[in-house]
This record gives sequence, C-alpha cells and structure tokens, in this order.
Amino acid sequence: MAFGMDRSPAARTVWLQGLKEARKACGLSQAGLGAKVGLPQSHISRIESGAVDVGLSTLLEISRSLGLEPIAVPRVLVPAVRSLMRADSRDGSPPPRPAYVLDDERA
Amino acid sequence: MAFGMDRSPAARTVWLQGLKEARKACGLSQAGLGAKVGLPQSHISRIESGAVDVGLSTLLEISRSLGLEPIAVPRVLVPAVRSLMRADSRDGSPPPRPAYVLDDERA
DNA sequence: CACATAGATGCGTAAAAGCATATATATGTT
DNA sequence: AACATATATATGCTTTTACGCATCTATGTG
Repeated sequence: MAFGMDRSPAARTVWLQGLKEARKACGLSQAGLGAKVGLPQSHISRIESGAVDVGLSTLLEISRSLGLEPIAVPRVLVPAVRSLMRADSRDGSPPPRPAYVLDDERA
Repeated sequence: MAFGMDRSPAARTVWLQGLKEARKACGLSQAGLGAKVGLPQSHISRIESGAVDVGLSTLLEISRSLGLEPIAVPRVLVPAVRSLMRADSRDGSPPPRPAYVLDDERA
C-alpha cells in the first residue's frame, strides 16, 4: 500500500530517546545542555518530548555537544556498528564522560 | 569566546552532500527520491543545496529510503566506524545498490 | 514556607514544508 | 541549424511549524 512514510513523533522517538539518555549520562539538565549549545531549555524540552521535529543543524549541535557524531551507516553495517558501540561501553569507563569541558568545547 | 555554535548551511553541507551522493548512487533523481518518501522534489532540492535546515523526520525518511541509517556514534568510535564503511565499499559490489525496490520499500 | 533546580506551556516570529511554475540540460526529428 | 519532447533541478508564493522569550508547574531541600 505504500503509505507515505511516517512523519509522526513516534518515528523519531527512538532517536530522541537516545539523545536524552546521552544528556543524562553527561549529567546535564535540559537547561545545561541548552546553555552548551546556545538553545533555550524550552526547545530542548519540546525536542526530547517529540513535540517538534528538530532540524538537522540543531540535531548536530546537540549530538556533538554530547560527544556523539551522527553518521549515515549503510543498513547492512548497522549491526556491526551497534556491536562496536556495545563493546566500547563495556571497557570500564563509567558513562562516556562528555569531556572535561573547556568552556566552549567546539567539537 | 564561545560563539554560539554554527547553525549555518555550511555546518550541515557535508551531511547533505553525503545524502546527495547516496541518492545518485541509487540512480535516483530528486523527483524519484521525493516520490519514494512522499516529498515534493522542490524540497529535496532545497535540502540538498543547504537552503533549508531539514527536520529529523524528513532526514530519517530520506536516509532510510537510500539504504542508510543515521546513528549517533561516540566520537572516539567514529574512525573505527568510518574504516568499517570504507572496507565494506571495497567488497566487489559496485555502488550499494539501494535494493531491488519493492514499490514502497519500508525499511 | 522560602528557595532552589528541572521540566513544561503560551505565544510571537522566522523559517521549513508544500504547491505551482520556471529554468536548465539533454535527446531526437525535420 | 531551429524546434519539439523529455527529464532534472531551481524559484516564487502560501501554509505550517520550529525556534526563542517569558512564564508556569512540578519536585525537591533547608
């Protein structure tokens, strides 16, 4: 039937959920994260709740400020990449300590 | 100095460039891609040119229809993932043949 | 209670998404 | 060559929505 591919909040929830967890793993509040990337806390709230469809630029800023880089991975490689990520989170270091924040940590 | 982190077109260009190449590798026109994901060709044009800041939902739809899955990878693992992707694109199969399109290829 | 700190909500504005149309850029025909 | 035809990308304009500011509602804690 080819129904025009989901643009509902649920479609992006899994992604947003990941970012939210990453934020908490960094010990950041919505306001804290907002301050880091120059966004109002209100917007972070709406993004995480799926109320708005966040733009790519904002998504990149948020992800990177949490030590994450969004990469378009070929579908066949997704399992390999996920496995790589699981292995890494078992190395002994607690959560991925976002870095020892040098004021504006560019990357 | 902490200048409020780039939200300019240039900041997302590299990402968009990748999508554009993926589209061409799939032998799709902007209109063809638009039809697949239920978006007007005009919008694909503006997205690829960086004229607009594409939303996450749309980005996911486009990426997935091209056989790509956007994943937030911890920065330390980015080189490993990229290396994995390079290795895969050397396996003998020409471009990543988007799949043998079953009308609406959900995934 | 007062005073934090964390997240949500109303509203105005700038910008993304959508529709129609215009501009390439080929390829073919007389 | 000029003309048609087809396909690929860009642009003007309208509607919808992301983003930003202020405010409000939790949920603590002394």
